[in-house]
Amino acid sequence: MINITFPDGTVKPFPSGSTAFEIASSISQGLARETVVARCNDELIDLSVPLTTDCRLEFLKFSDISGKKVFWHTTAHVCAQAVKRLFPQALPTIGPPIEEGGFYYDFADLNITQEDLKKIENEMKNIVQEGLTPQRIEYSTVQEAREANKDNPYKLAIIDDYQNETLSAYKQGEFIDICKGPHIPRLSMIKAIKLTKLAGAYWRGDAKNEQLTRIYGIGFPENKLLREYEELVAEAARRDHRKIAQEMELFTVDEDIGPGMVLWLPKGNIIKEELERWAKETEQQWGYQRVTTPLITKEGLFHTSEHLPHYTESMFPPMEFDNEKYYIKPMNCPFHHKIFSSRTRSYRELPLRIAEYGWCHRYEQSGALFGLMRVRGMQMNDAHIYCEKKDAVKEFVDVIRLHQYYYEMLGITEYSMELALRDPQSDKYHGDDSMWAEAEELMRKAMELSKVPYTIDVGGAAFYGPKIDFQIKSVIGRSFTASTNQIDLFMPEKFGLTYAGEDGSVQVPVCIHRAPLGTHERFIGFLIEHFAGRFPLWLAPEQIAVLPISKEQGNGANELVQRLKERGLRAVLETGDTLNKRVRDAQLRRIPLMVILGEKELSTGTVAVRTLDGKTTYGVSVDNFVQQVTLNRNKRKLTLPTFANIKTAQ
RNA sequence: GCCCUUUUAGCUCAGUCGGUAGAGCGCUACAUUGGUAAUGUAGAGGCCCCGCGUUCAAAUCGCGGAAAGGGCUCCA
Repeated sequence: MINITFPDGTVKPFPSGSTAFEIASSISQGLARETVVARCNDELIDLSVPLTTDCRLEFLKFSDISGKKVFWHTTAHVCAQAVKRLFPQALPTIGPPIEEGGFYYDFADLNITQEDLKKIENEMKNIVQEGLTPQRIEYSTVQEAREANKDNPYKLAIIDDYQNETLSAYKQGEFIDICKGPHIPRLSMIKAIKLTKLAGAYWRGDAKNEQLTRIYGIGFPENKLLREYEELVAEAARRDHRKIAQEMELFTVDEDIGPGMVLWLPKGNIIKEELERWAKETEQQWGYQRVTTPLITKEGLFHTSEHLPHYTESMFPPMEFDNEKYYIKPMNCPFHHKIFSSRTRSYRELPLRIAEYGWCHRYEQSGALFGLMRVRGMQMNDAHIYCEKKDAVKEFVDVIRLHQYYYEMLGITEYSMELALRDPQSDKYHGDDSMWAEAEELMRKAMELSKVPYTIDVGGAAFYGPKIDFQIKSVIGRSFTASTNQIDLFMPEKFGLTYAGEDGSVQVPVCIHRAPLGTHERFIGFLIEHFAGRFPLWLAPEQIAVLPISKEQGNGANELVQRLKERGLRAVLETGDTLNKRVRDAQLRRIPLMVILGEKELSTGTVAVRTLDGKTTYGVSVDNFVQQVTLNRNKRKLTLPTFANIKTAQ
């Protein structure tokens, strides 16, 4: 007998050699039916594995994250099986589950179109109805595994990677795939299947390798779950910043101007300017000084910074005149360094914080461009802080605090930091080991002090030093790198930046790069999705729509609009159509406040205020309305003012 | 850049077998002054993404290009 400990702490004896499935069945038939995989101590195992020693045993359903992954991994095997049936020449490579949900499977020698995807999906549906059960096969020697996969060079490469481990495969019907498992006990558990995308992907993720055909899909144990998933996808599409921006007329791009070049329309420009004004006011209070620098520069500057050659492929090619090459700047840093070195500096004026909403242009790969999120021309909330090394950690913590202030004001609650380090194998970095180690040490210290959770990304560093990215997550779960920050020990040295220390000695400052609001383009793209286009009052391109019910209230409405405009509020008078139509129109334009003026309101000096959620407060006094709205705008509140109803107030 | 997909009116999209175009919204005009998500009637609006080819004839078929969209770390 063996003793099995269950998650609730109970311990029960079972005959040695019992499988997890038998144990689950003995507890409850329902449990056995729903369990997709078991966890024995800390290891995931197939339900069919006989247990011969005491262990902690947990039954995982699809609702568990690990359960989902196993479920989707098995669905990937079904996908490969269907592909092999329909396209026998195709070579399966790898097919893992993915974090965002579902799985992919990469195939070599498979050229298919969107229509074939439907056929494959149908074949998968046939397969799961055949009553197949994945069976584990263990190879006793590498040779045996190689022999079984002798026609598939990709599988052979995988075997070579794992030759020191036990090699196993899973067989379901005629299909065998080398795989460490585990898998779900019965394919019939997969009740709903959807193949979602067809894409290209490089073998082993390396663009130097050949391109494989990747099929993305997802599966569920219930149809209901598939419908919920589809609804989630549809909601994300409705929130897509490109769609909302189109509806709200925020920005456009024009083929004649070029890909990745944004034309900000008047309404989008309002958001841009409001953000910029806010950043200017805030950063002025936090001790920053603003500068303006040119868009182009002689190539020598970028040789000094080593952007040439390290960053060449992200830069637009140079233009030549006066026997000089000039480049469009991809970053503002070298210009700010030149401002630092424009005269001698003393420790007394440090930290020197130089800020600019700088225009940068980067030659992003055409396939990487994505709405406002990845563009070729961008305006960056940039600044460089020059300080003494002893102050670097404190200054960097302040930069993190500034991020937190911005995020809190905008209601961004889900964010984290990612420490990007260099890949020690790669030679694309500037090479001074002690500098890298010191910069990393300083940044880690600041991160620990800030207590913001962080992850580590090896290989993500800038060529001149490690960096910290802020990842922010929108309500629909899409996350983006919003800002990049660094403690830079390299550039000040390269640019010969110095200051006179307290003892009169010549010192090299530390440079902190920071951009809490990232670029206007990406940040506003994010905000559109974050707010679903329903911006807080201060950011809304149109703030108040004034809707007189009939001509009779035309003058009164116009007076109100003028009064609001005098306070710098963006009020628009809407006349002409039926009231229903104008309400609908304002709703679609996502104007946060609608003011309805009828005979009743005019005669009592009140307005009826409708918000985008469809709620109306009647009898709000005009004075109160104007005052509340102005205050809300001035304080850049996240939520709209609430108004007292005169009738209930009296 | 590479793989897959798409491109028809300002927007969303029809367009069958190859016979040079349609709808709704929007826009303009007129009528309508309406109490909280679409008033009615009429009108204007097209290099069917661009180029080359096949054909008596191309939005439609073929080739090339452009732009947009979905993908492209690891995870047998």
